[in-house]
Amino acid sequence: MKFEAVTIKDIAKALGLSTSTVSRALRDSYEISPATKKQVLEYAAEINYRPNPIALSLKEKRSRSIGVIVCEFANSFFSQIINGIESIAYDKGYNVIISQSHESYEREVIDLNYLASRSIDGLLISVSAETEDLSHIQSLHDRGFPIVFFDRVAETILTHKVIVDNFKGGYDATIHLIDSGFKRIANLAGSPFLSNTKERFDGYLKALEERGVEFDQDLTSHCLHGGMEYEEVENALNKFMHLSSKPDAILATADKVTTNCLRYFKSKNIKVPDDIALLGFSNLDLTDLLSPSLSVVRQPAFEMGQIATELLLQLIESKRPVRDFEKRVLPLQLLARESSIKK
Amino acid sequence: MKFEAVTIKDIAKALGLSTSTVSRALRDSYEISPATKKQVLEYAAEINYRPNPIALSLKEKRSRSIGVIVCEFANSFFSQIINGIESIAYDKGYNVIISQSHESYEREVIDLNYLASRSIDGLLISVSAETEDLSHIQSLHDRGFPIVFFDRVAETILTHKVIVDNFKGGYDATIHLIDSGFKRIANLAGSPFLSNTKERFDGYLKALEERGVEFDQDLTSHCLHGGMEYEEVENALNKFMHLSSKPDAILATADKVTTNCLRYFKSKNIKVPDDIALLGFSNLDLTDLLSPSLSVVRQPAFEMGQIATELLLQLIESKRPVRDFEKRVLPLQLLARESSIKK
DNA sequence: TTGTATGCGTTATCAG
DNA sequence: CTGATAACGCATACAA
Repeated sequence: MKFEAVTIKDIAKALGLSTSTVSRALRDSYEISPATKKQVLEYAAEINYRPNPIALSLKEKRSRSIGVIVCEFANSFFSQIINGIESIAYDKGYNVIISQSHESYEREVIDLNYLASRSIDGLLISVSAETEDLSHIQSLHDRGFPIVFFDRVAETILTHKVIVDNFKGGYDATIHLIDSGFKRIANLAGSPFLSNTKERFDGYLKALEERGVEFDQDLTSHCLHGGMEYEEVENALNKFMHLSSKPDAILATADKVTTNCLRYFKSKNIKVPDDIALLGFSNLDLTDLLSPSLSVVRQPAFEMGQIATELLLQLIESKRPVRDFEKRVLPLQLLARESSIKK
Repeated sequence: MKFEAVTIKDIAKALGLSTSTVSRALRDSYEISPATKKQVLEYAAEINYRPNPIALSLKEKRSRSIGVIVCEFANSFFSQIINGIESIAYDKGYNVIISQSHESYEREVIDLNYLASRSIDGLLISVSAETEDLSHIQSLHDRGFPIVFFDRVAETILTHKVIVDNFKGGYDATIHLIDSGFKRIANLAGSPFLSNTKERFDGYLKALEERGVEFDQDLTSHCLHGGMEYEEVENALNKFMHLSSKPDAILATADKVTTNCLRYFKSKNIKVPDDIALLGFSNLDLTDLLSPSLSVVRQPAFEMGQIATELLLQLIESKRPVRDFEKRVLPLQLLARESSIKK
């Protein structure tokens, strides 16, 4: 009782034709007589014939599917991106295979090897928070494999990148807090390995400088795993809250950091925004519900997925040389709510 | 500058060997001399050879990957299940290909066809809320393809199923509400096509009966899309709230329904649990944050994914005949909080 | 208009 | 110990 698929050969045998005739009839080739075509198509439909894409891939050296690696698709930001990716890919007849790195470098390497070992035509990747060594991606790129980065990019690898304006995001958020009357703004950031983190931080610094607010090293902390682990956020916030001169606002520059901040405040019974203001990067649908007074920096995730996919398909279909790669920078959206207006 | 993979042939040519020798050396066959082995392995490592899984699949008629179809992986419940699936699958050397139906019957059929034709060795599926006609799955099953259902199962298709004890979940939740002093308990359910829904509802009925609480048809409503669309929930709740005799508690028997209930109450400024009690099915990590006083029915998602995968791999590797299929029923967990204790 | 032969990358089955 | 050949399912150049 094993599952046996029906092949062109079966059709050929049943109809007393050759496999090539059947193949051509199925592809509606002009060289086949209408009568034969009809016969073949009808029989194929009857026995529910489906071409074997594995055989096709082997022959055509392409699978019409693209691989995606993200840290975690339970994360709203990434699931929105994936929806964007799928919207374009399906439209163009490509399938999408998704892997999660769970922010683990090791897992990322495994995923990459599986995907890249030729079952996919190209790769969309947002590197894990842990990833420092990029040689696994670099070597693939060196061999001419189409890769597009999104959100978390590897600056040193020269291919298309789709990112948000992280600098401006950090800058705008900080300016907003300062102009709302906050003076001691702590910066709680994600993984130190990600360029995103650095750029957002630079925006923060620039804003402080521009408004003449003194920078305090004690008001800065990183979360190695991008805030995935609650303890990272807890430790950082504990540090802040025990300073002799506590912060009056927190800028959380990564999605997971933001929700874990809320969790911390809830558990410590610290009220946002009464006891402390919080402005966080987040793409969670539920931020309104979580804390209606939380100001939020939101990223154009769906659009990001779409653009990255378009670029990748261009690479795959070689409508462009790989060399003149692009860096698309999308704007972020600051949704200010009462939280960050000092009374 | 096209991406060209290195094959066994390349190695053979470079080393002046035959492809079969190289193949055997790579697989560490006993018939190959240590010297040749060493030579081949070293060269393979040097040029970073990776076997082409497409060719392997074609030859072996198996891909060592399994397909998964869920409605939405942004949904915590399903992402937890997928983590359970991956934990087992990776362990046993299988890869996992995930598709989302977005609760659309049409999308489910497309996904199914893609996966099945892409030579996955087996399928794990939780049917979409919209799915009524099961013939696409039935025909695959009829042809002997290994399928295991989880969570949302098709009763008529005779294969392994992994579910939770929905009846008991509905029953326990209702009993808890009644025993906490609530009298008019509305039941807001998910898709009417899912057996889950019916079972949870039956549990609700049974509890009412057992405690001698009268059943009121007006206190019952369904969400066709499983609560995915906010409007469905909104309409249902509007109906409830405009009854001459309003409910004093709501039992939300689907994840999305639960969060959309919270959204509704927030938007209408109705306080839980002061104005109305809410007890919901939910696997969201953030339920505590969303509403710390919300009692919750939680499903053992990770475990469910693991069990389903184990059963599927047994089917695939034919350690069991397909006929004596199992129905594994896992217990649900009721996390009661202050919400559902009437003052 | 249809059939035959070949190759995609790999391994298994024969021969040597 | 190693090499040649066939086969997996399909499409296509070439023959007929």
